[in-house]
Amino acid sequence: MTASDAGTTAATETTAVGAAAPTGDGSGLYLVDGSGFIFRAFHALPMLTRPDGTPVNAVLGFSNMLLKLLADIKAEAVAVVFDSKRLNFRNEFYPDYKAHRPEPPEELKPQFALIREATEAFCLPCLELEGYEADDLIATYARLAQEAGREVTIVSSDKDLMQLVRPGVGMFDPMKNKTIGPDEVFEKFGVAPDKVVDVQALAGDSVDNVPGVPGIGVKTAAQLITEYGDLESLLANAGKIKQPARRQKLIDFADQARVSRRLVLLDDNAPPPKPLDELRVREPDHQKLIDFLRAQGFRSIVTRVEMEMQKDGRLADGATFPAAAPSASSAAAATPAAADAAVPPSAAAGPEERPARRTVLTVPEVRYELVQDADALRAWVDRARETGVLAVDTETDSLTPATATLVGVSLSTAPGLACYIPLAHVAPGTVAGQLDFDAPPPPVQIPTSEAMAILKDVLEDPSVLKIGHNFKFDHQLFARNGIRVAPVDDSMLISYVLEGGAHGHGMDELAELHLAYTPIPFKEVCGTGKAQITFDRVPLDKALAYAAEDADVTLRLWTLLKPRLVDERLVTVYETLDRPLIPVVADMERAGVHIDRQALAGLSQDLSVRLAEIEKDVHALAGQSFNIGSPKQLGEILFDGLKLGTGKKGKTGAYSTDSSVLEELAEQGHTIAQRVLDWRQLAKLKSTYTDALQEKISPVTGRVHTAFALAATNTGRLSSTDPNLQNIPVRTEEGKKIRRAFIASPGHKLLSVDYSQIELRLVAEMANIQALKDAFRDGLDIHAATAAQVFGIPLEQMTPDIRRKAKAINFGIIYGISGFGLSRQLGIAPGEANAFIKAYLERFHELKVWMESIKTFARQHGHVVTLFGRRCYMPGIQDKNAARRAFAERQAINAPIQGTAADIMKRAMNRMPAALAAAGSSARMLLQVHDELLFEVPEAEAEDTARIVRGVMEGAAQLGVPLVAEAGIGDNWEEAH
DNA sequence: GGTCTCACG
DNA sequence: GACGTACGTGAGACCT
Repeated sequence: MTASDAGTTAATETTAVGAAAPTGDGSGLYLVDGSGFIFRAFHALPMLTRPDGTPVNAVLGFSNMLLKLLADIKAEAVAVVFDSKRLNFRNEFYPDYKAHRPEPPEELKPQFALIREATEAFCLPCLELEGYEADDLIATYARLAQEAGREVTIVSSDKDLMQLVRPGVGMFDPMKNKTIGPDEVFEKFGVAPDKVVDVQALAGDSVDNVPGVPGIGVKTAAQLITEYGDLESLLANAGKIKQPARRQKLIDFADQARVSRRLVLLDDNAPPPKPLDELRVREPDHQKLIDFLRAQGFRSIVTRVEMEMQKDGRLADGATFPAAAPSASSAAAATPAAADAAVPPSAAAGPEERPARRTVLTVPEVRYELVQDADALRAWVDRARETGVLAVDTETDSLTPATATLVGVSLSTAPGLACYIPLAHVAPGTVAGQLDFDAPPPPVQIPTSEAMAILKDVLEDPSVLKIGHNFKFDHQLFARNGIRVAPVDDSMLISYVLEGGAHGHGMDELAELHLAYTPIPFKEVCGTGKAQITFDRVPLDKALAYAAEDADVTLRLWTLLKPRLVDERLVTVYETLDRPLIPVVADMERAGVHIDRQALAGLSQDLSVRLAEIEKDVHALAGQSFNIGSPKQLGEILFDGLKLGTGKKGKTGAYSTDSSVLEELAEQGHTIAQRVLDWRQLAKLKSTYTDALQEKISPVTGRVHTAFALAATNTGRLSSTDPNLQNIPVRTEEGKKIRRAFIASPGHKLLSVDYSQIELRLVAEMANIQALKDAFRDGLDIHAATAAQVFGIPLEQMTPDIRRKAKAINFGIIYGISGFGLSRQLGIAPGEANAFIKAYLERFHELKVWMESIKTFARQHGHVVTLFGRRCYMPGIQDKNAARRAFAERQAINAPIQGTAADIMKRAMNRMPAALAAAGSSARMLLQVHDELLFEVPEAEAEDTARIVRGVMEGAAQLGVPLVAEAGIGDNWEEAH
């Protein structure tokens, strides 16, 4: 099992298993969009030249793709379609069509002819026709083939071809390795394929210079077409559109929309340059193909083709993984072919396939070795010493590293060169936890202890940099085996520092993004759901392919991303904030926290009884039995059945029943609403906390081990999962009982230290608000002080209600204030809230300036920056939709504040272990809750440790406002907090 | 798998 | 002039 994604939000799986499985009946026709492919391959692959200097990266991508396609679809027909050089019929009625297209890059130009040569070398027909684009020919042949009863697959990712998708005509994107069917088209355009041209006619396309209707994008277009059926009906009914601006645009630009539709509509009546019947499979002329490939310097492909020829004389599947047979660890033989070593493996991968076939054909440039004896492992260690870098990945039987069993380790010392060392594999098919004396013996493996002894030297060698993806996971596993890995680099954290907020940072997602490569999905190796197996049951050949690839990809990502830290001035953020956190947080997770199981079980029991009572009451009040936990049923009972007001419906048409709605009803005297609120609170506590937490107690350590995600949030905060220990109840009396179940080990105390008002202090600091800074320096009650200043009331006359209002505004500032939000929070009229904000901004005029400057910066750069230089990307800041843009603007205000607080906390955490050690404290840091740290400390050391921790936290940043940290000590978390 | 609701900072 | 709203998270239950 891998943990590569564990630190981030789950990466979307782009590859559906079994996608694009060819029909294989021999009648299918594959129409390859040659022109489209050239551009995409050119931009996706690194530059590569022939010995004579001719650029060939797109040619290699194209050749790989064809090879893959031919191997996969066997005896079916493939034709490659190209644009003609000249203008086409569209320019006759719209001269500007594609007028803005820049000239192709110089490195691409010579590759056009080479790609036609490549097609011929593969003995595949080239289709092109003057006056027509490739897309028109594809449309034409798709129609002809379909009329002849043949299935058609269009190999392209061009959205302009999506209009052709229909029963019998599919698309396949060879670079993303993804089929495009009606669902994918709908995802892209918001309508079925047959309505795509209508949407495009409205939305236009700046790349092709299709004008469309100004102000209408794909989203709006899809909505309009869905409502009115098609373009003509929409234009005929344009007068009925509610939004005045939109109505006028549709009337003014009706003809432009019609022209746009003609531009995007493909002509499926082109005169076919070759008869359909000629598009059959032809036996490739291997010698011709080899000559061509050799002339380009594609040594590794040539080898593959030759191997296939020796085998059975034609391109076929069934090849075996080259490294699956343990090779002696001769480094020379393992060096990838120089000519195309820079190409990511299978950048031109074809359709999804069985694991056994993801082999020579898709991963041509790699040498993966299975290491089963100590000498072979030592050779890898030696190689790491030579290179000074070593990518490392561990495989385990669970995602909880504090308790998981180490199943194997993979290493990589150079791109394409990796190994897998199985350690705890059993014979495939072995049933877990069952004694079976007839079971086959486990495979040959180095004993874990011996392997660890060999690895320890290099993993702790200060001159060898260890690289991982989400290395915190691996760090824990090695720590449990007595190895403190250092120094380490983490490709996930580097990506997070470079592009946090722009996308996820799981390995698969980054491989797609940066390497145009789809790693073997975990589920392809271990299955999914009930049939899922643990990694120790995976056969070694599959384990090798998967695990070695992870180390390989990690190293490739690191090679690509690490230099950017310097280029983009982000080294300090990475080196001082995120990288040092790896061992610190790994140790926290490994420590875990002690939980009183009996206390939780007692609470669960108690809650069960009370929930049953409340449920009876609610059913009686409703006059019928129903599921209180179903918002849908509850809404219908309250508003349709009991008619307690009209109820407000959300966008899904369901009644809203959230606490604000129920509280309002309760205030009107409806007992049932209050009872439902009570039920909700208790049900939440029971299911999320008292029940779930008990199950998270590890049988191995007797403690609960959360996972802190280091690369998940948009602001630099950590998050906590499985279980989330950053949202343990604290506000209500019932909730506090749960917190009391978090206890110290015998002889120990829990110590909780939290920053006081850190975010508001940072607002004062960053916006340089003199009055606020003074108030903090004077140690005043900050909410009372702001109330006094904003409302002009002397502190002596302060009332709790006025202070409450000031507090709400202070919070609002941090959130990127809006009158609406504040009015809702305080239950006052929006006008009144706006007046408060106005008064606040007048009193603290520096704030307004600061907020404007942040928004301007965000608009210009697409990101904001914390005090310590961390970037937070906000993609929505340029959004055309005003609401989404406003949202992004509030994020832009909040992110530097929240993010700087997170940076400061990270600085404190990073300094903590050394500070504790220097003071002789044996306290262990257990949890971080954004502005709070929780420690477990021997009773006798508690007071001293509290002082040390406060000192580290308060000294974590030197600002114009003081940082204040407050400590509490107790037998349980509630007491300490 | 999406939506709603709610626990925390 | 319309839009949809306080920022950041994760988990469980329901429902399709």
